[in-house]
Amino acid sequence: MRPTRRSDRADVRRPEVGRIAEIRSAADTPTRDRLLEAAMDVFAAKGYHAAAVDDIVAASQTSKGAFYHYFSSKQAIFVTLMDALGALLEDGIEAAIAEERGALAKVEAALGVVLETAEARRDLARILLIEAVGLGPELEAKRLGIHRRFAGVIRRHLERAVEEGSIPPQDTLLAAQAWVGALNELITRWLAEGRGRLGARLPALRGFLLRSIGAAGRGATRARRSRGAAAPRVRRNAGVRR
Amino acid sequence: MRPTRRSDRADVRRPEVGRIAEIRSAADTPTRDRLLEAAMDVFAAKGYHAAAVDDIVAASQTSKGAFYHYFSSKQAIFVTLMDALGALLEDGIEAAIAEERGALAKVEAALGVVLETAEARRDLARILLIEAVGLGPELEAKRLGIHRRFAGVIRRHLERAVEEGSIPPQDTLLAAQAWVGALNELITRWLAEGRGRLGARLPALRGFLLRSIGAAGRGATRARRSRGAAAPRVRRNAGVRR
Amino acid sequence: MRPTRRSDRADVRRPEVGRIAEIRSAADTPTRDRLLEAAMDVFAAKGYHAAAVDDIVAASQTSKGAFYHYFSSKQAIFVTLMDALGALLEDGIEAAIAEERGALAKVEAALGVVLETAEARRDLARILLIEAVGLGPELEAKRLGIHRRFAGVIRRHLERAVEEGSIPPQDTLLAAQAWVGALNELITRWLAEGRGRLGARLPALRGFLLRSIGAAGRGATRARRSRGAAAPRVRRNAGVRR
Amino acid sequence: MRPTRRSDRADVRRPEVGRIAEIRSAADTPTRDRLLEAAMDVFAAKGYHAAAVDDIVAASQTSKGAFYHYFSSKQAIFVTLMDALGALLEDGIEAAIAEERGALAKVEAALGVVLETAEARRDLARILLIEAVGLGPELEAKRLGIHRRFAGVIRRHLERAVEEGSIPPQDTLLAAQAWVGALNELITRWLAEGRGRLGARLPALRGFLLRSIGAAGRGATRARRSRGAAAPRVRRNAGVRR
DNA sequence: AATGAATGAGAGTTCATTCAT
DNA sequence: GATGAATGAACTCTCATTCAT
Repeated sequence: MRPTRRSDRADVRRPEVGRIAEIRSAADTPTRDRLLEAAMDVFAAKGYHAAAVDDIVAASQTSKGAFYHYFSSKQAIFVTLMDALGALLEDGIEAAIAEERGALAKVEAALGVVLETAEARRDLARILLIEAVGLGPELEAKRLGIHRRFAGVIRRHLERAVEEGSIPPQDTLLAAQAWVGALNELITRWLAEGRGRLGARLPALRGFLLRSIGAAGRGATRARRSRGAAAPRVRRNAGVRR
Repeated sequence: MRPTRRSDRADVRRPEVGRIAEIRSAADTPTRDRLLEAAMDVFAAKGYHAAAVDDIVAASQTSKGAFYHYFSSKQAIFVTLMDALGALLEDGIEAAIAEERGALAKVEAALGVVLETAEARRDLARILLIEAVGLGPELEAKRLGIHRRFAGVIRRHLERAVEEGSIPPQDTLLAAQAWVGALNELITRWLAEGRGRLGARLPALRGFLLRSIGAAGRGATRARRSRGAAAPRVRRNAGVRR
Repeated sequence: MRPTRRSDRADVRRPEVGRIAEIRSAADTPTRDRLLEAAMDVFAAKGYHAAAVDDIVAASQTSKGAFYHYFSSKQAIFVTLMDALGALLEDGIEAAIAEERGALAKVEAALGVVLETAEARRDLARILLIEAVGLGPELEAKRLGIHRRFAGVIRRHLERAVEEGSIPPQDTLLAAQAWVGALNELITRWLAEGRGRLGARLPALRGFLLRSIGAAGRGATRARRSRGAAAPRVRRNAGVRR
Repeated sequence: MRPTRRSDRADVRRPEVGRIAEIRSAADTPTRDRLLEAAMDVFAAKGYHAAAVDDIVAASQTSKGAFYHYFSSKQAIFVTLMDALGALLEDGIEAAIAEERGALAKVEAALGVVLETAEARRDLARILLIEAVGLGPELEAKRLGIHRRFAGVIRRHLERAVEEGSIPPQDTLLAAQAWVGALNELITRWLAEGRGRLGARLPALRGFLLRSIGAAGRGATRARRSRGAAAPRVRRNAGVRR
């Protein structure tokens, strides 16, 4: 009944925020990009409900009309943002994983990327881990989908590790979910407490998690990871245009 | 900011919802209790923001006036509810822990109670794990406090386990937080997926968590726990009046 | 899901605007009455769409909250108003009819009351005949219902007139509808042209309509009607204001 | 008020919609024609206010820019449409009248054309009789102008009928207005009720109206009219599409 | 002639909260 | 203690209109 809007393409151009956006011509759809950036800032700063569409419009220097031209609703821009941020994280993980050989090393690398990304992009972490929670069935489903995808990556490599004989046979689904939960909790607390380096907890966490899957002491990737820490995969507060 | 009312005892711990309430004369402050029950139902069903004070008033068969007589704001009743539900959970944990001797056994017992409680009281789980997230600094602090208290209990007994020599020395703070996160994730997914028995995952989870602290294979409390499962500590959907 | 509102009782207290309201304690629901009065003024002055809820609120010296406390929507207050005005008109007609004996005289009396009422209450006429048109299926149905009821009264008495032998057998349904349409057209034009006395056209109209049903020259009620004109049944701009 | 554009020829009478459009090269101003057609459909389907310019643009497969190139505003296209549809009706009436000799026969022919046209073109009827009502002074004036023109035609021939001696002297202005109103009411109800043949009521209506002007039983044109019914002057749903 | 991105005033509605009774 | 009418700020969303291309 209402004319279709050309936005809300949940699939399309997934990472409008993040790396790929850095590469693509930044002038592609500048208004839409500005809105997404502003939305990220505002949602991270005030939370979903306290963020008014007017706030986003003001922060983006565009207009209400532009907002609703590109996004059919406040929820729609939030979903788009979740997708973009989730994709940004996943891309980082995939890249880190690709650099490693062994299944365990891959899984450790993923772990490191998550902490690095959270530390470099508090806004991303806050939006995905805190502000996206409890927003109703639709957004909850989206959020769980992201968790599920991330846990899926971990699980896949845990399965390989079992095949490789690096770790004993086990319930890798549960292990992957538990890892995700552990990361979630650590990052959430770090966000709330607002001090200290999140990366500082990586070694202890790595030990804990490797132990949990029966791989204690076998972590052969330590050297590599510390390199990673020195040259983080996601620049601080980078990745969204600029 | 707003004139304080005698009803906003944020500290409470008065578990007006839960066990003790079952014991105390149910007619004590029936209006207040009705409001809290209704609030629990409504918040669990619709979430914090979608739940209108009018909804709670309607569900409680009381009045707006009564609501604001007992609670200074919507947020206040939510905090009271969080406190009550957190206390209910903690009470269950303390009781379970008291029944066990060894530090490790205590920690396992706590674990079991959490899953049992979540299963028996979806509303409680939903409110504490989902609906209480992302409601702003004040409520976030409250939520983290509950997490912290729970993690504190676990940590305390992990420390004892180290002293006892049951597990090697380690970063017990991180372990406790990671445990909390793992539980959170498992329960949250179970809530969303809505099917299956949560308790069914307990054995695998126990193995996973014990391994994570270097206690693999030492779990001597298996027999006990199964008893616990047969006589759950929290009755399904019990504890909040009705 | 939403608590029922005690207003929007389409049936109840039908003529809150008009005669009965004059009789009932005026302090009954003063806010609601003020809103209805204001709505009548504003709708008559600006039309349905151009009338903002804010206008009604401002004119009524109440508040948006009060508005939505008593009426679930802008459309709802308009419907209530249509009902009230329709009832006011009907009451006038019934009263006039009751005073006459012969079927034809009754029908003529009804005719007179309509013109009198329109002249005394331009706002009523404007709302029922102009502003209520083209507002969508729901309101259109309501509007037609009022027309139908009015035509029904006329038809009933035309049937009696046929039985009495005052007029020849004929399609009284069509005649009644045509009369309603003729009145509608005359009043609508008078509203638009804004000058002249509507009542001045009554004699010609009466002749025309009586002729149309084959009753030419038999109008025995002329004397009476002129009395009616001298003591109008509806006071100018009375009945809702007070 | 707003800079005049060359497309707002409010006078028009250019029946871009309707017969003449069928004759003129259909490719003359195809965009404008498409817009008018779409506007007719959309206004008839949703009503003036619910019809968004975007709807018209979408239905016409053109663009917002094209819309405002040809019409200065939403109201302007509606006025153009009213003019076109009014002209279409008038043309039909004039043609029918031209075929008759006697004044009364002419007037009866006009009557028949109106019912035929309404039946063949519900959209036209809906727009002129329902959706055009209550749209503010400007459009109200336009609407009354159309009514007045139509009533004028009837009146003129009633006057002739008086001169001819076919009917007694009378207030032909009032009679003409009443006729218009009666037709309006009948068609409006038929539109709302959506069933039955409008033409079926023509005989009764003709009798009623002839009686009303004192011409009962004199209708000499019955034979002719039935011809007309067999070969309707306006093809069903024709005249605007193509 | 034609496009559609952009504008922004303004709409209806919600709802936490107050307060006279 | 309890009621519910009343308040009004704030919200999301719509849509006629403009204008650079």
